[in-house]
Amino acid sequence: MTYATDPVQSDRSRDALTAAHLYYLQDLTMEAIAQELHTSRSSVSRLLSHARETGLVNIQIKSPLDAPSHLEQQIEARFQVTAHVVPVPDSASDVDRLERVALSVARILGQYFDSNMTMGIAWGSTMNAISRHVTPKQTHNSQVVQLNGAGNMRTTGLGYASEILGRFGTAFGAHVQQFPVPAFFDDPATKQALWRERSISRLIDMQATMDIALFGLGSPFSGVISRVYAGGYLEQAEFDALSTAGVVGDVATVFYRADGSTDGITLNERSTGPDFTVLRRTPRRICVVAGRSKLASLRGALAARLITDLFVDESTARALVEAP
Amino acid sequence: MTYATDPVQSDRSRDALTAAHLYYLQDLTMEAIAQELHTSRSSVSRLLSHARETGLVNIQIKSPLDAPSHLEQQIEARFQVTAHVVPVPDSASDVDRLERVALSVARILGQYFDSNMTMGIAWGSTMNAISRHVTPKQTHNSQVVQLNGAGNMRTTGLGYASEILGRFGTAFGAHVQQFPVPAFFDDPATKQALWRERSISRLIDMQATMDIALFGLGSPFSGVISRVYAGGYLEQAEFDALSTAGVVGDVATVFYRADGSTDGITLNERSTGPDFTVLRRTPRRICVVAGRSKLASLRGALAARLITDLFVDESTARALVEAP
DNA sequence: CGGCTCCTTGCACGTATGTTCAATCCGATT
DNA sequence: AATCGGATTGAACATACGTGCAAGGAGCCG
Repeated sequence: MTYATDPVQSDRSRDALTAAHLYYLQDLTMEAIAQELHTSRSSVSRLLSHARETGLVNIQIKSPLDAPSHLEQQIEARFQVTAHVVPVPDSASDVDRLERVALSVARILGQYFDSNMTMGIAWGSTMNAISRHVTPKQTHNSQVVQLNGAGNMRTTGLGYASEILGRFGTAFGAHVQQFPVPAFFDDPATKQALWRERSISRLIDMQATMDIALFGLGSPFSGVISRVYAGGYLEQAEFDALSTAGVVGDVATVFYRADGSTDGITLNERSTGPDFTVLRRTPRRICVVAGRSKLASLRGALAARLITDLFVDESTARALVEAP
Repeated sequence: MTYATDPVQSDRSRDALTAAHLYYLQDLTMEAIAQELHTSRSSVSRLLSHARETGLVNIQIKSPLDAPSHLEQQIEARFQVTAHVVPVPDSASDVDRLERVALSVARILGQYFDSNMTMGIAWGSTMNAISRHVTPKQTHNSQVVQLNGAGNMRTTGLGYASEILGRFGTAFGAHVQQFPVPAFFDDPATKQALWRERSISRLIDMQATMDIALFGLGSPFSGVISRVYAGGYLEQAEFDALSTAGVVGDVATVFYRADGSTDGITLNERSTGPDFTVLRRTPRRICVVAGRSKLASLRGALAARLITDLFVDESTARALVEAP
């Protein structure tokens, strides 16, 4: 092996690969694998972890297509979205709920994203949780593009959002396209102007032609406050305006009402997220929701037809299919 | 759940599915899953086994495409086939070797076979070993068709071959097409006649249009005697004739020489396996080889261009790429 | 209704696996 | 050459897991 392909991790990865072969395809015990590889059992355990973490081993669960759960069928019938209900015990806390849904999504994501694709991603606590667990999958010529700005009066937002972006990017070996603008402009005219800049319009174009959008939901007026409202992005006056306008939630800092409408919500004109008419052209729009506090927001997003694929925890799913 | 889809195993499979979710997608411990499912940890362990065995959980190893092993690259370069080298320690016995290669193939097979496809399969010790381990995968409207007859002077062969066929069939939920003829006719004319029968020609047509062929190799003149030669299929005189004709192996009881040629091997006119010119039209032709005793036979099969995908144990692979 | 078998369950045990820790190796820096 | 920090290793320990077994059910005859 004097001319290995990747001098750095080639050895380790090659061992991990054979170990995975022996373990998952031939049912050998780690002890036995250790002997074949002339190393200790602990090292084999570590090799296998490594293999799983780097996406060398791919474990997927396949609903034998005939059997989406009862809940999933109901959701699909009523809202025309593909539903994935994540089993979570009713007793779980909201943080648990988020963590577990995020973990599931992170593991499945690779089945949707592939080479030559562009994925738009939002930011926020949901996206953050997912990003911390994405299972890597090597792709070529693919892009990860930020959907909305993350700056505010305190920071440029480049740290937080780009950390999330970056994790997706490295997991998929994709180019990362950051969106270096605030979440909301002070003056709509600035947005208009900037949108005409070639550097920015390039990004807007990518968003318009992306293959997948991945986002959580904001829910301004319910128990757990989304990052957008806690992080100093909005002033009290703006917040109140949303309230009087009847807003129930947002996707990438673009707001909507319970019936999915957005007309007359002036804040949207200053927001940097993609307009819903644009977003709706994206073939696959994956929405991740955890916790019943986001129920109203979810109903709105469904009404707005923003979602094609929904990941949701079990009890929220149950609540969703109960009377309006 | 009053109107479950499959009343029989619906409950068990549904539990197995959630258990798999919780275990593989959320990294819960079996103990924790047991609590959520209100059962004992042992039952969860069994549920998960069930999930794996029934193909509900799909574990696959992905060469990060850039890194096929050195050996695999060499084989691909020299013989224009996709190679899968199965790691097996050099110290392993030939039965071990076969068993381990077969296990690997059985686990991977589902990645090649899908709905609306037809797979032709041979019989013999290799195929038998594979059949005993195939991981199920549900498909629709797919067919498994026997490539060559299995009858001989002692039995109709329906038992042994159909057992193998059956295992593939049930694993994939495919229709099984048996081939109720002897391995070799006594008189070539009988074969010609029978081939014109509609019941048989229907089968021949299916073979001609199959999407995948799966077969092992026979090697008449080397250490381990293949089933064809041990099972009473050939008389001593026929065996000698093969020897003088320079035969080194067979695929589905059709024989070839070291250079891949078949002309003038009269036994082939009485054989029931598919003619190589027909076989070569099959888009994917998967050959499984274990043990260096099949090396000559493998070289011949490669020369005859019978193989598009090769599964082979490591040490045989090494021997293959060494001088002619 | 009883007795029969076959299947499923939870317990208990032994084995397999994950993880911590101290020792060691390696490469970089001085 | 010497020293340092970080990464890797195997031993030991603590868990987690698979499986034989006896007990309990569910169906099926007699």
